Amino acid sequence: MKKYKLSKSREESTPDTAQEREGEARLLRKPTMTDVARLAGVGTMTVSRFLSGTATVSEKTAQRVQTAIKQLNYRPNELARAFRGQRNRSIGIIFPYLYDPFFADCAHAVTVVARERGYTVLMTTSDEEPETEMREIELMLQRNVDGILLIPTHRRESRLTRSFFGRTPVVAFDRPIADSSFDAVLVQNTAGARQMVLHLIEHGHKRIAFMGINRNLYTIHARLLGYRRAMQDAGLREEFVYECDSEAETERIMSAMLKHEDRPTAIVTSNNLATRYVLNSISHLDLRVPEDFALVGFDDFDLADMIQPPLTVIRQPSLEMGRTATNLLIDRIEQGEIPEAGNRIIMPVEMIVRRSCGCKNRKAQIIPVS
Amino acid sequence: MKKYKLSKSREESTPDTAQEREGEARLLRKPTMTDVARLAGVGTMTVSRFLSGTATVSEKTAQRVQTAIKQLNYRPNELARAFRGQRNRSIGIIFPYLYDPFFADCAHAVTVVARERGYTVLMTTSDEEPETEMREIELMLQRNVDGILLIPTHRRESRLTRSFFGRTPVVAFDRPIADSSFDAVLVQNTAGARQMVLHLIEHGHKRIAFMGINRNLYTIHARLLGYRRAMQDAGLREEFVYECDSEAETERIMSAMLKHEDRPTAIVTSNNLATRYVLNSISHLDLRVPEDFALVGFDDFDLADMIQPPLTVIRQPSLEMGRTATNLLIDRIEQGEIPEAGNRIIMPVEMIVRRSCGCKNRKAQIIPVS
DNA sequence: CTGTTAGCGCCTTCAA
DNA sequence: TTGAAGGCGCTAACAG
Repeated sequence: MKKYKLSKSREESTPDTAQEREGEARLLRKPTMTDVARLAGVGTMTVSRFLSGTATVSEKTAQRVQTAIKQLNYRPNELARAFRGQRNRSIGIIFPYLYDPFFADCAHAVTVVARERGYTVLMTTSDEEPETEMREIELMLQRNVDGILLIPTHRRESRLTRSFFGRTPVVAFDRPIADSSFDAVLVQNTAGARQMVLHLIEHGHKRIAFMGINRNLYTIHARLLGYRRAMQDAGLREEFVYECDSEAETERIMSAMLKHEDRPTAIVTSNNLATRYVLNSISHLDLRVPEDFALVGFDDFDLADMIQPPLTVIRQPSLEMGRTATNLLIDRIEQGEIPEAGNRIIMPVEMIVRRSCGCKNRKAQIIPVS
Repeated sequence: MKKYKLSKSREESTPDTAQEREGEARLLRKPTMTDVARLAGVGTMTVSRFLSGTATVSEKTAQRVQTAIKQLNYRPNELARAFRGQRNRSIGIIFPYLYDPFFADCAHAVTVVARERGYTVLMTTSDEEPETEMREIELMLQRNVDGILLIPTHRRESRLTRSFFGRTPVVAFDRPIADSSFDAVLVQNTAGARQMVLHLIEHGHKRIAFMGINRNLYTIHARLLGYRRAMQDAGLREEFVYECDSEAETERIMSAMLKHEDRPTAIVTSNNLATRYVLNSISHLDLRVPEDFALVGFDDFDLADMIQPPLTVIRQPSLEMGRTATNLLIDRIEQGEIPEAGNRIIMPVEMIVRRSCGCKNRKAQIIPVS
């Protein structure tokens, strides 16, 4: 019998029969391919080939290997595989936060597609902190993920360059990366925001407020642009543009607005969070929608049709976006070459007209945005 | 100069100066510790020690290593570290789905705590499919995660045993695993549900319906139990227990209920999803709350206070649960021993009394559940 | 304080 | 069809 050197973790005396060895190995540590090979009386390569199917293994040998695997309850060590080869079959994704239903939907879609295509997902959050984001990216690169899906926190983070990522494919999600060599999956932010305003103008509103949050976020900025464009095209003044960074701040802004002589008669919000704040203030200040303010929000959410009045919104195809971005990333990984210039995929949004805008529909109407 | 064997990926001729080597390495492949050591003119162990701080390195040498690292833009290969050592500094977590705000909140908390404690999170979803769940668990074990956080899909999945997981710590989350050797972080499902019913009984309701979903889910089952207990204690009949598996199904159930001679006057829902369905039906059938039906839901959600009337709910501490479970799991990992019997941590819920139950509060009242 | 050796589990390469 | 050797990048253990 061949000599078998014991490492520290295998300090028991070597039993003589395969049976005993099996029992022991099971208790002490995870069985390895070598264990399987020994038990089956073959070389490790035979086991490897059996598992990967890269070469034919004789019926009889296959049988033996199979049995040994079962007996030992052997599972190939993915870590060792990943370590050895280039491909890891894993992708990393960094969300600002997951408690926003939009991102939660995206995250769900990512896990589904990744599973379909045989990839594992390393997921984390940045809390919109550039430093956290950078650290998490570094960590993922150090873990040799095959690709990264990133919702970049700042509009102009100069450290996010191609050379920083080396040969690791990156797809920007929801917000682009300044360096245009990256792929990006975005939505019609500007067109969507423009549509919200146009709709309110059709209702006869002339003084329309834009409730944003942090303007450094690409999406907010792009939506503000849409608002501006619509207002300008209609010859209206854009005098009511606010940043609602908290519930308290929003309530202050709304109270102030109310006292304004020529106060706005309609509000558009820049995203779920802003919508949340505004709805909250509306409730606290006992305002009626759409009588006191007409309201249109960017981002649909689960119960938007259940609040009173049902909220008119711009809907982003969150699941679809997650799917598209993940597929794009994995395509890039598998085709193996980094493109000179990234693709920019702009996904369509649609307006769901309910009643907060002043419409009287009993049922929601869906209007595509162009 | 020492000979240096080139693998396939390093097919260029070896340049002679460190400078040249550096430029080349940067382009062709990730620099390794050996590269750093060579450039700094030291052994790999010195670099390793410098990085980990396990032993003192002379000022001068440290300086040289530091410079080399910078020059090569070297990043330690976490995969190799994980592969070599036992610790991987990663945990796996499997959610049924992420689009439920409850799970999304939990997921967020998990990523935050994991980051704080220096762990990477592999996250995936099972869509409540036991087979998918098993496959994903296997995958995580094969990737040698240090621990697993699991929201088990079925109440009695017999394959989830200690021996299946080997020495990998597992914490069951939101729902326990049948095998009681696992730790579990749960909430007061039964007490919470009981409280919902008690409150409605205080409002004078006698015929109260329970709207569940799939009864194989532990949480739904436990909440049904609470409902039963409260009804029985009050001497009431539990004749209206339903499974609302879809919007359509729920609407059918609700219509039927309406026609019932002694129809229920109040409804409790078993979770976010059921609440969603019921609210939907209420809207479609043009019912008023609480006049036609009083309503209390299990699970708070972001805009529960914004719908009309504001919804009275049982709130689960989702972020807190995610934090607790992650900390518990990492504690287990770091203490290194698998307990004989798992801890069962039951987190408190509270009732947030708004107006759908029939109360007239202007502001929400929070009532602890015991 | 620093370097050498060896090996983690797997698979590529080469040889039989 | 099968096996042996070697190395991926890192660090524990043991020298110097």
